Amino acid sequence: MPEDRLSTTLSALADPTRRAILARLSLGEASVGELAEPFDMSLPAVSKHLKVLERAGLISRGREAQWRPCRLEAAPLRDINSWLDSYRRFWEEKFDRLDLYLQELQKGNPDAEKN
Amino acid sequence: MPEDRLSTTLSALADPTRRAILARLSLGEASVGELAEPFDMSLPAVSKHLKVLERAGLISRGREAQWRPCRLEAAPLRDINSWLDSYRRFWEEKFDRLDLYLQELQKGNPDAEKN
DNA sequence: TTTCTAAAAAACCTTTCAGTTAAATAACCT
DNA sequence: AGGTTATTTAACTGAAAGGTTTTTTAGAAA
Repeated sequence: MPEDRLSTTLSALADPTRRAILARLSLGEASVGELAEPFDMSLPAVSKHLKVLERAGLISRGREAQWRPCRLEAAPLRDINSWLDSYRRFWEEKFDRLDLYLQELQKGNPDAEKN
Repeated sequence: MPEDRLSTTLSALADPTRRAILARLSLGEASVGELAEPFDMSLPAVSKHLKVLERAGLISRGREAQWRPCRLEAAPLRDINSWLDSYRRFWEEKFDRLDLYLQELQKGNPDAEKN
């Protein structure tokens, strides 16, 4: 049971429907019906997705007559970004000389000494 | 069935055990046994976690005698980072004047005009 | 060959997840 | 009040997730 914030956020995002909903909300508030419209899916299904996003803090909801407008809340995304920071160096090709050397050795590259 | 890369990656990361494994691997290669050691969990369970990480492209495995050393592969993390880019502006408080204005209006702030 | 160690695969179990349809709420509009 | 619209809740289903124990596989070392 992933009760930690990061797990909750990541698993909320690990669904294409929910990410599409967030993308839509990045353009501005929308009601449940508006959000559901693009999907070939029942309305209760979308409502559940919204509940998951809300529990993850990724959206918040207002009340306006019979509509419950949703809006994007980006704070959890920032947290993911922070978590990613620890790994940024691994994809930014900013490996230092030793790392490169070890990499070449592992490939069995006979020119490894050149580095 | 989340067959898209991003969903696969995010759901692989949505588990604290798997994130801990990645954190360990960010320090260098490790065997399955070494990776399993910190967890109060059977070895096959860890082996399954590794398979999930491997399917997501987050680790790769070599063969060295009877050990199968794992190493971190950061490319999928970079992809998540790219995806996050679309939302960066939402948490970076770099809202432009119009956004601020709309925000204030929504709060019913009577000083909204000042912006 | 036997034996030990590292890891994976198989079979199973329980819980969670994503969807469904049908019923309940809630607020608006006559 | 009665009806329409927007959304949620309830009850159910099938599939996937995450764990277990037991059995195989593969290589090292006797």
